Amino acid sequence: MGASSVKDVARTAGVSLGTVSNVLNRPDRVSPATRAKVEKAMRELGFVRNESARQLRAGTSRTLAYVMLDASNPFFTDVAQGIESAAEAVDLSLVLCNSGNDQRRESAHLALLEQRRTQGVLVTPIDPDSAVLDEVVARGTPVVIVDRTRTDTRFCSVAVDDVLGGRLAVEHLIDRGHTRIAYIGGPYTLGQVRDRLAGAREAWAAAELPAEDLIEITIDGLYVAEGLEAGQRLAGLPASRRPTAAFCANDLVALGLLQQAISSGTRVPEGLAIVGYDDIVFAAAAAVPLTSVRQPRQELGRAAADLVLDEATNPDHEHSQVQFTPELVARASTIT
Amino acid sequence: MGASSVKDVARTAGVSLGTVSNVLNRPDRVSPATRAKVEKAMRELGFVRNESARQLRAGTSRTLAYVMLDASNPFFTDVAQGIESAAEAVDLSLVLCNSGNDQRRESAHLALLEQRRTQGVLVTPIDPDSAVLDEVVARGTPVVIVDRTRTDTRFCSVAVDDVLGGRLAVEHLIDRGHTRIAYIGGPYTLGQVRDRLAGAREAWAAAELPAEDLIEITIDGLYVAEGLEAGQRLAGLPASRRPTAAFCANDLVALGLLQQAISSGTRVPEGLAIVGYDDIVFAAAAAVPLTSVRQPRQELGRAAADLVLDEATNPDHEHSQVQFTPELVARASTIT
DNA sequence: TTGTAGGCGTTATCAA
DNA sequence: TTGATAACGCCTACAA
Repeated sequence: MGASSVKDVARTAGVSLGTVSNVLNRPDRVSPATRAKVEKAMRELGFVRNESARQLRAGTSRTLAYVMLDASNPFFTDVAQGIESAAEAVDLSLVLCNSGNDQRRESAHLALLEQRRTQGVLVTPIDPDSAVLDEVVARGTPVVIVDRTRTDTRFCSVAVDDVLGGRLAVEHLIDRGHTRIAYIGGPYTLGQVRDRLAGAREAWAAAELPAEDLIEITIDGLYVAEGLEAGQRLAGLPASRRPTAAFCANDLVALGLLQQAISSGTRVPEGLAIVGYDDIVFAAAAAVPLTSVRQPRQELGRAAADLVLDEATNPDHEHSQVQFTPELVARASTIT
Repeated sequence: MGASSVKDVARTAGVSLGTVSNVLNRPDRVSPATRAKVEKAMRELGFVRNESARQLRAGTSRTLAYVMLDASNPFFTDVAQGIESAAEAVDLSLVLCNSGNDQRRESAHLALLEQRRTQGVLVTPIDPDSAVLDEVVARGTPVVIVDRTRTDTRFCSVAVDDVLGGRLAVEHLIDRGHTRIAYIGGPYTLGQVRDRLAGAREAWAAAELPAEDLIEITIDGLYVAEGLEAGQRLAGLPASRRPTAAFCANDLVALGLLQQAISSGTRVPEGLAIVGYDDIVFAAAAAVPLTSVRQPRQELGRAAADLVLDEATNPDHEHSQVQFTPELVARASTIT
């Protein structure tokens, strides 16, 4: 058991191998009686199609894969959901891989996906400009970059305008009357961290506010713990330099900051207004609901899936860089 | 390109097919010169091993899979991380599938994993007693049930003692002086929802408190939105019946409840104490840090991976039902 | 409608 | 050390 093949089924059913295959693939060409016999044999033997053999013959698989940067960030699981819905629509299955911000694991996953002849690979890479990605494509696996952009245009990518997002966040704070704010993000190897800051600066400059009043707090990663720690650094600033608002590079950081602020007795937003980024489900559910820059997460995933499918099936495919527009969702963390 | 085989490599390198295979699998048996030639040809052709063919020949794959119940619940991504670390240790790769609480998708994933001859499948099933699981095992794929238990012992499973967890939560509330509390959970088709309530009742009975003061609020699923809604129902109760504390079946629900309480002006824990379950990262990071029953998430995953590996490789494997012990983590949502 | 043969890419065995 | 060959399980022509 566990290892019976069409041949075995044919033998027990007393038919030829071709007939079994027909039952599997073109049931209409088989007489109901034989079909019943064959199906009975399959059940008895616990027959399971061997996908490797099918694929070997077909040359291609029926699965898509998404290599996530951080499976524990709800943002990425929402993106994955969008991908899944698109994949389901065309009857492909989706496999999730998690690189967990580890270059080695990312490479290992990509290598295996190539070897499996995965139809298409979506990836939020640690480094979107990494040569590894070029090699994968050069060897024939369609790759679409999700929530990141490359400096060149040799890939399809789907991203959100992070400069605009940064601008929206800071314009909102300026509108609320803030004239000294912090930008909390890092590491600066991340494109989004840079872009969101760039947007913040644009808004700041447009309002003719002095550059030194946009204070950069650099952290080591976009995690809750880093936000907590940043809050302590903020609290340590002399009152004259202490910002009245903070724009965090993502919601995890913002939630950490929020927690630190409240637990140290700072009222939000009166003592410190906070804007996050991503609008994950926990942002709205925070005890002081978080103002955040929303990215169309599911759409992001869907669009990426569509692109990779086009790349995989359309010979005239041309790379395109899709950019979505973020949107500010104002909540209690900035509005009294 | 994208489709060159060992044969092609052999041709371009001017060696035999067997030599190429040796370069791949037993490089020491090949002279450095030929090896270099072959490797050069591989690079030129963009050769990628065909995993399907390998697997067809080998009869078995080098991957484990985890079929998650809800990829957007951080609890399950943490479990997945535990599995991944165990898989990595034995050089297996892990693929994640998400059933998203959908029976059809769960079945589809399981079917595909069988067809791929996946070494072992871990699953948090929608219905642990479903016959589908028996069939998968009967056909030869090792299956371990994660964070659920079955009524029979024909499976390995890894779970946490939910009755104890429920008891711990409610004992804690009783210790804090509460004599009227709510249990918020549902649907009751979920074993954990039932077990945690059972534990709650045990504690309640042991303290000789009247059964009617343990109020059950039934919700449709363990999501943030349901917690919010439950909060409104709680607020709607006449003051004489309104509980002073709530034990929620998981943290998502607790976070929703917390948000509703605070936004409606109820102080936590003074007006309403809250205990959650799972101790996800957002529990500690909530603006009122949440008291929660911690499950050893990563260990859960690791143990499950170990069991499935044993089942896959050890002919003398015997099923075992591992049960972990939960632990109460007291935080500000219950402690003044 | 049913049966037969060839080949997908890889690996291991055996012979040179 | 290298080269030829068979086999893994499936599917699709093609022949009966």
